[in-house]
Amino acid sequence: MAKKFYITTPIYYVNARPHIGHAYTTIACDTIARRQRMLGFDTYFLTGTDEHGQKIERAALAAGKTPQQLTDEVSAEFKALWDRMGITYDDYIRTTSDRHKKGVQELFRLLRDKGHIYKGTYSGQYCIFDELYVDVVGAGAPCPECGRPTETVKEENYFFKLSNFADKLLKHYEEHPEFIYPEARRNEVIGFVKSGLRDLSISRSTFSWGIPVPDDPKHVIYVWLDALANYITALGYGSDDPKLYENFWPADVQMIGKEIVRFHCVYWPAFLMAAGLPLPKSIVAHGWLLFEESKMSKSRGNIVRTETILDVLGADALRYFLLREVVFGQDGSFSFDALVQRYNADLANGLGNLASRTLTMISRYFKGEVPYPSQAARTTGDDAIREAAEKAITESQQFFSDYKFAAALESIWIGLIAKVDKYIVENEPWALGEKQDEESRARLATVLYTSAEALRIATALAHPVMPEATARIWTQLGLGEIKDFSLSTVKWGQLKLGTKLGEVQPVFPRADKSVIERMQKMEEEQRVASVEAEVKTIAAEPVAAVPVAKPVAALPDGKISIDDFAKVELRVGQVKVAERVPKADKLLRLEVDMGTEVRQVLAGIAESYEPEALIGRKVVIVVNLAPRKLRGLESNGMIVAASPEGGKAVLASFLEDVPVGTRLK
RNA sequence: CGCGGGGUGGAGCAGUCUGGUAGCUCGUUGGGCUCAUAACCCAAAGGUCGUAGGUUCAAAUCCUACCCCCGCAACCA
Repeated sequence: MAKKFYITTPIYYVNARPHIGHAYTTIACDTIARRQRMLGFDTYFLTGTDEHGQKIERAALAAGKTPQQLTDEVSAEFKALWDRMGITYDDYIRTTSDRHKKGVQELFRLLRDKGHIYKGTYSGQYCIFDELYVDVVGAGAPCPECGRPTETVKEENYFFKLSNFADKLLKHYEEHPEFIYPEARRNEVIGFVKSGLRDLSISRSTFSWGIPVPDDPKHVIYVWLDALANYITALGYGSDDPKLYENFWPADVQMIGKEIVRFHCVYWPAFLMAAGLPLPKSIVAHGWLLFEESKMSKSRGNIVRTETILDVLGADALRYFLLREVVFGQDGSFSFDALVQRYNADLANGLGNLASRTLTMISRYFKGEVPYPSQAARTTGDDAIREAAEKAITESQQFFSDYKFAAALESIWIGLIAKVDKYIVENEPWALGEKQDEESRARLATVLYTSAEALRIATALAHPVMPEATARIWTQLGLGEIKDFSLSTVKWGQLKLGTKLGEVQPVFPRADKSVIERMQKMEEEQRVASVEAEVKTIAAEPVAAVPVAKPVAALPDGKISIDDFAKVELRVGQVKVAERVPKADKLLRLEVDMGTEVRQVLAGIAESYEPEALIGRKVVIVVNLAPRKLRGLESNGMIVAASPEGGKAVLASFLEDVPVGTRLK
């Protein structure tokens, strides 16, 4: 029976459209999956989408759709992207599918029957964005995770006895150091568990977009319990046909981003332990992809779409770049400049050029048939290439196994490809080609065979990372379908005498500077085009979280009506008192005379203005903003200021004198 | 004492766990070659490994203190 291998991506939450961060995770998994297949493992690769929860329910409402419509659309976008990129997933699970719902309910029943679930009452603050109960006090208090205002809820819930599992989890981490990778994340998790675990609320009754709790349908199952279960429900856990589950569970690798480590390394194994099911063998967390040094986020508008890169340079270029450039596990940075530079240096000038020069010479000097190396004409230089190839095989395989993609690729490129380039220059096959004597012909045959064989090995080793381009080189080498090639038996000397080359064509055409500009322009256009979609997403968040300065926008082109504007009451006020708020870097407490009253307003401008400089100054205040507590003090209104990105805030003011209380319109 | 990441030639980074000639890519300068996608090869310049102490025969690496930068949160209504 073939050795089996099961790998999963996280299932992507459909509140965001797919971007390069999702692609990064998926590419890493696809590379691992392809490599395992090439090594002869019976491999199963799962991805999918996570579609339940209040956030989705609200986003759908705001967009005038049913939740199912919204999730159908976004899930299809993810799937289409993976298909376009040639991701070799074996299954695509959606948490709104019947097979998943059944499995989750089955798991819930099992946990309940085994006594790990009890009913309790929760009252306190809830963060919709994070779908989490949070430990803060007061209506609208900001969420400790994300800073968005929380909502006060009181509900009867089902609780999971997570507190019973702390010791078992710690024991598991201890006995299975490979359970969490990399080590920094493992330490983090151990620290978290050691600090104590509280029981986890695993149902909600305040909204309905979720999987009903068995026998108590007014509750829906907590999204994380729902989502995590996908890894087994996709295999048929809890269904009539659990064959895949029996074959593939436990997973060998569950790849995640570092932001969801806690869910996968604490809650998930605890659920499984409680259910008496085996735990995954390893949870592998990668870092974040930053865009030109700053975190990608919707509000910064710097999310990079994958499609642009696919259109211009192709999926393989992106795959290579991400795996070569980013140290796996750490945060990495993406930029179009770096992408193109890598592409040119390593792919066009490196692998592509090596293929081109080697194959061209074989075509020219040996009529397109691989010549056989002559033992008599062999030199230590030839042997050195063979040794380099053998070393590249062992090294890169080891690095790939350890998730050290960058090091693995480096060992192929620097350890082998660069050496072959050097070898070719040293041996001057073009000069040998001029001569017709037997010795020169034998030497030429040896040099070209050695180069072609090294190229073949580099190509095979790189195949999991760049499936498409390497397949083309393979064909040009006259070797047929690369996917039939077994990586576990790769070794020097498998290239056969007389192999007839395919047509030689550039695999990685050089990219010039205009390529960067083209990609940037495409992104810019996309940003403009997506304003509408973004507006909907913003509107879906709790209203209080939307700064009034940013219009809540309703009209399709992103503009608001005069009526919308009239809702905002702006008036001139005069600062009477200004002082720093203790222990706050940014916050000033102001008392502002509005003419009819004096209000307390808090403003985040302490880094821009000294309090003394503000006294007596006339400012613009948003009068009818809902009050909000900041740092324990109530803020009644908002001060209007220009806030350049990264710069200091500048208060709105008037050149002429204006009476206090005057309305702006 | 909020949490985390980082400070290594001009740029970007590896190396730090497991001390022992400071490495890679890009860039710069000079040279070579012409098979190849203006590519490839060679050589050179360029680093007190954030600072100060300590441990050691030996420190980028271990220990202590400090400085600086970047996220995130507290506080941007």
